[in-house]
Amino acid sequence: MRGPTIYDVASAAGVATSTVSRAFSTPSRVGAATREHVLAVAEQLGYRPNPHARALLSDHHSTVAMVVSDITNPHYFELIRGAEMRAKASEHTLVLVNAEESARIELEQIQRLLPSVDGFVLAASRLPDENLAHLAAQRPVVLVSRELPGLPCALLDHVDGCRQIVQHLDSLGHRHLVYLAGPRSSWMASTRWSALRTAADEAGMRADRVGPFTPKVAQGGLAADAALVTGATAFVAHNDLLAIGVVQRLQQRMVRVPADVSVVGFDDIFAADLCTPRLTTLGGAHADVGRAAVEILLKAAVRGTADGPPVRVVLPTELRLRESTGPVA
Amino acid sequence: MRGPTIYDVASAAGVATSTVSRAFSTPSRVGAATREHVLAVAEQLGYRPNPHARALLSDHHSTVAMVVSDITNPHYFELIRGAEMRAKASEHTLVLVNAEESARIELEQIQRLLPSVDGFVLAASRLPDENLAHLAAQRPVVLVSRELPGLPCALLDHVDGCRQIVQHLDSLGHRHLVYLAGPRSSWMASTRWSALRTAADEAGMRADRVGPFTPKVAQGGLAADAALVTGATAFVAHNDLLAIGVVQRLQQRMVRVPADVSVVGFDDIFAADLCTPRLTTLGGAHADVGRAAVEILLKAAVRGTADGPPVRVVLPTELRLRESTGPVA
DNA sequence: ACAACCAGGGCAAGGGGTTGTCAAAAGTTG
DNA sequence: CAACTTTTGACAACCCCTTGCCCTGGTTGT
Repeated sequence: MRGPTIYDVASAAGVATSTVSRAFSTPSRVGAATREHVLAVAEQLGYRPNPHARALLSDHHSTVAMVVSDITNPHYFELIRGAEMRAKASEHTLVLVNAEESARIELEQIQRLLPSVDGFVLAASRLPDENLAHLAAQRPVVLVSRELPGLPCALLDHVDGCRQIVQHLDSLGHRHLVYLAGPRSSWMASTRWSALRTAADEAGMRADRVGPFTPKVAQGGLAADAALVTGATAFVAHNDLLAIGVVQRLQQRMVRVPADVSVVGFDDIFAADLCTPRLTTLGGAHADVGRAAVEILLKAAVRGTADGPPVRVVLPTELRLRESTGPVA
Repeated sequence: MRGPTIYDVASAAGVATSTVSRAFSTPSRVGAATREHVLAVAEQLGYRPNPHARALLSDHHSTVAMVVSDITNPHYFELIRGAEMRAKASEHTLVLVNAEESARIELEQIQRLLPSVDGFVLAASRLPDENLAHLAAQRPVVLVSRELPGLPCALLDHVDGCRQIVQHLDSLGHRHLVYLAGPRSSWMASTRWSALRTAADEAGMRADRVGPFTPKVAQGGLAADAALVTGATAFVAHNDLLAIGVVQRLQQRMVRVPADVSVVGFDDIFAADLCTPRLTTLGGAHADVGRAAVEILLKAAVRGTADGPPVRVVLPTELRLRESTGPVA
């Protein structure tokens, strides 16, 4: 399949190829009448400029890549959706990459795409700081659920969110929580932990941590057992998937939720509102995060790489109170 | 960002650019020693062939597009995941497109990508047959959850699946089912309906249909109410999302599930196993469907468009028995 | 009436690779 | 050692589009 080229249009319209090109990209450099004629001919021929040829010399691709740490996690759906829609709105293509929780794969894929995208949205990147900095020197990069001084990012306000969680638990009479941590290389995991600890300190509440765990349902059993031995009355799981697994294990062990133990998750995935008991979780507009990330990226790709401090979009979180948390016995 | 080119490699290695090119693409046309030397130099320079330049004349892009009717639907996660992994395994990039349940958007996006991908996987395409045929003439196309004579496709065996559903309901004593239909332009919706009807006929069971409905939770209320007036004892919803919405509405109307009414869904999404009551649903290896679809596409892209009849991969389905179905009162 | 301008449009050089053609170098055979 | 066949590698055209530069013909100013 080879569509009509600029040459076909040019000869059909009786002008030079440069005129056709300009009719599209630099309208001011071409007479109004000529321009219209060219456009009409192009339309009639079904001409579409070849993106590769264009990319070849402009290094502009109308494509952004989004790398997610694990596409299996339903939490990313919203993020992906928001990113996809924003990209489409600007007539950009969204390339989706799954890093499978592996820094190596993540880096490999990024290298592969380096010459053919305008920039990267890295969601919960597992890459070490140096790699990120090096990458950012070559292409615009926007971080999601991760921060690095000097790089723009979009994320939910987990510091405030963790405070909400702690306040909620505090008001229910809990004096001891345990954080069921996410992966070691997850920036989000350390952020949540330190925010929880700070908030707990302020409330005079004890905060322990167990883990790290891979944040999947299957790991919930392990996490639940580990958390139980701390004696905490409130379990804060790294995400909803883990929380759901934890609840299942607790039920299996005849520990009542929330009568004996309260459980809180993060992300407010679709299933959090459907499981039993319905899960109290820290939600936020993930789609907006995806949207914002792509937006920042597109802006960065247009103007020169650096002007002013990097953008930092922080969206609010809200604790969705449901049935998995309750007053301490 | 402009990486080293083939020229840099050539001069660094002291050979012609054509030699470098052939060292990569046509090893047999180059001396073993020369080849190794070139490769070493390239590696050392961090050279990566520019995909655009290559695509420009070979019309081969190492990219496949996957169009889904609605990215919001969790059912697609698995499909996307399978497709993404298969594409990656062949060092191809997966471009994700959301058609937002609109044939117009679907077509627009496809046009946009036409010159830059090797082919399309169309999941639950809402496009009319003519469009599909026309598209297939330009690029390899693989259908998912849809069939069209002449085009390859990958799908789950819903005919058998519907038979399983009917047999299951029959064995529970149900004599009257109603299908809560999906969108009018959905091939899957008509397929399921006709398969259900056939199976019901064979079992001497009455089968009604209501709808069409947009297969989302929010539409469940409407669907449930419509289904109730048919007097059927078994509701077969177009997908799990709709089924979940239906169950919620039934509970709200004090109709007990499954004591008063049995509900069956399709897809076996993650949440189906978590909601209350847990949903009986027709499952299948969706990831494998995605994998198969990309695999077919890749093969089709290599050899000439047409040789032999189009591949048709049908994967088995299995009814996941859970709590939303029970014996008729 | 003529110089100075300017808008509109054409020419041609890339941008990074691939590939058909061809000549030089190397190896074979008698 | 001449005549001939195989490798190897170099040249250059081409893929499609963008863009700097130049040329033309028409305006404007004095």
